[in-house]
Amino acid sequence: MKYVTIKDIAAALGISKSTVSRALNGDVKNVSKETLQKIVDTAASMGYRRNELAVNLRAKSNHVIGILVPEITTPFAMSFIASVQKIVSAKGYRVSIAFSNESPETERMNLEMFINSRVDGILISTCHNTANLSTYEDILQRKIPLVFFDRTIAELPVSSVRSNDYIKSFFMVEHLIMSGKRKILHIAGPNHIQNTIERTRGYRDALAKFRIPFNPELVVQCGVGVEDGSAAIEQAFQKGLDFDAVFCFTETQAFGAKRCLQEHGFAIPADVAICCMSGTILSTLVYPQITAVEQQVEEMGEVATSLLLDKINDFSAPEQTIILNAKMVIRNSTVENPPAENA
Amino acid sequence: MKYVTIKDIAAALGISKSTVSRALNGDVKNVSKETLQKIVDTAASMGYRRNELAVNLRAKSNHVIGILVPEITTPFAMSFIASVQKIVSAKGYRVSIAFSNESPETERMNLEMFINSRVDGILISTCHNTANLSTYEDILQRKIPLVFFDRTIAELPVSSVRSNDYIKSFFMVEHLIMSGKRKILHIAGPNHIQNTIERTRGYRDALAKFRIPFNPELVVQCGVGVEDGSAAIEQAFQKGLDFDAVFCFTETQAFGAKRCLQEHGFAIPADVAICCMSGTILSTLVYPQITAVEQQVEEMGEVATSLLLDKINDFSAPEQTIILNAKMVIRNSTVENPPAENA
DNA sequence: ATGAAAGCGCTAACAA
DNA sequence: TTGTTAGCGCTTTCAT
Repeated sequence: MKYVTIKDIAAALGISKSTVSRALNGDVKNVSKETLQKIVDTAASMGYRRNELAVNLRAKSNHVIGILVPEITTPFAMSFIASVQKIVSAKGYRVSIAFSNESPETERMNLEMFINSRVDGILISTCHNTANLSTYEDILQRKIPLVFFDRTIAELPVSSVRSNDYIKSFFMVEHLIMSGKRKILHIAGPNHIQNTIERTRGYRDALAKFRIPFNPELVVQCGVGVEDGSAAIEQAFQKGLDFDAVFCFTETQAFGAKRCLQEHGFAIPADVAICCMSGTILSTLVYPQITAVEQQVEEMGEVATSLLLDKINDFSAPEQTIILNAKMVIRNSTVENPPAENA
Repeated sequence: MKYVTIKDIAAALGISKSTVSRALNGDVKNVSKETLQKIVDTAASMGYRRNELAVNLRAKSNHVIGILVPEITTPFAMSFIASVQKIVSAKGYRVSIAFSNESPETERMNLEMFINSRVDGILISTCHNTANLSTYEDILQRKIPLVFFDRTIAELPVSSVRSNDYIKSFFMVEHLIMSGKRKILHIAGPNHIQNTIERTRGYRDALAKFRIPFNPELVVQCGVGVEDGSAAIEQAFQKGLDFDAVFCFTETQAFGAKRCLQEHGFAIPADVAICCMSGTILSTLVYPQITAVEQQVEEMGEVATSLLLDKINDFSAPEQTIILNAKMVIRNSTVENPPAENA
């Protein structure tokens, strides 16, 4: 027999299912010491394994947290997942991971899978600003706890946690300018990602602070992948644009940009500096050529998880928007107090 | 109401649950066209979502593949998971991810969680050679399909897929020697990991081929983490060991070794070269200072998954041990034919 | 302290 | 074509 059930144990001992169930759940008050011991022993010897499926069906809960991310290959996603996993596993939840692969349809499919499998809560970093609004609404109507992280949607009255894109972006560009760069190419994200706007605003305001005229030609909007970053640089060369630095929307774009620039024989950062947001501890360690703002991913994971667990415990918990802004690291220099927001 | 059930739909339409169930499963043969349409429509308008929990309890299957890895922060683990996820999600399975964190107890706990939640199959990269043998046996007795990958256990007659550690290791060390290094420090893995033995054998044989005497002092056995790698180097300095290259067991050790060496003012790879196995595409791209053998992670994921799916379809499918040996990449030079195994 | 019975939501014989 | 019934494995009143 593949799995033994409480029924089997009950039969073996000539007692009722209920008593077995109680004993196995450590109900000391309602089972005599001897029977309890007897049950626990035979359960062990028969190789009993509680069927979570049945428990969950009854409890109408899966003890699973769904995490939905646009991609899984960057250290950012990994660290976030690891951070969440660490916390919730201690509370008896498992995590189920899905990728949208930057496609709203895939995102929706996976969300529906989450709903169908009755996850207890969902953490999501969206791939599109508007495409799946109705699905989010659906989730909320079903009272499934939902928390957005990193790529959030401002219009939605839902708990979310993200970093201050504007100020970090501003600071990155300021950093480039202060290291002598003036012609900064900005590889921006697509319009359907909220963060794009804030980061581009940071870019513009930093230029303004140093009275560098804004040149729209130096802003290239494209996808967020490695190839997009590479193509953006290639395209800049085709157009004959002159630039001494590149400010990318994503890490992945930065990888592509770096690759393309190096193929063209540029030294980094001597000839062209590259910088990006979403730099994790790992990537700052790892890509010394690319200047990056360290995201406090672990903290983001902790905050998002705590928000979610709150909602799981009490769905009427207030919706909160938390913007992480505490600490930024550029290369090896730690900056505790980011520059003021007023340009 | 949070979720509507087939019972609700049946009641709303004044028909029986079974018909609703049939219709919702697209049983065209046994439901009239009109009722089917009617049912599908009201299901949609009522916001019906199939309760997988119930379906799974009945089907005694979760449609979940459990993946258990020692850690999740390296690109290796990530790419593997992503590769598996891509394949199985197309077949209607989800993946559930757990980490052993290099601890046998955690590994066992997570395996039991997998058993309890009735996963359809398990992919595991072990953290210890012998510690959990009884748990693996248990899983096999329960006829839960199990496939080992990367960190496999030779003694167990269970399907597994790994790369040829010996030959890759041999090749890496040969590569170091041919680039002029002679005093090669080997940061080995712990004895309880199978792969350690093969890799160290490759190290010794490569030395032998070039008639470089084997110096046991130059082999440091330690854990597989970043800090272990760093500590190993530190310790080598303390001992006053002289070395011009470091051959690490894991990528993570290599990161630590690199950090420590750089803190001591060494240029890499000019002063001291570092190389490691388990280098993924990403890490070779990313750590140009560290020479690495590219693992064909994606292929490993594909092979392991296919082995597992075979077992899921037919548990009596033959156990296979597959050793990936096709292609190795060092930096940017591709070597299609690794050197012969005879030293 | 223990047992009987109902039910979580769904599917699949078997009947009609 | 549709309905009735039983049951997946478990928990939990309600009796005893």
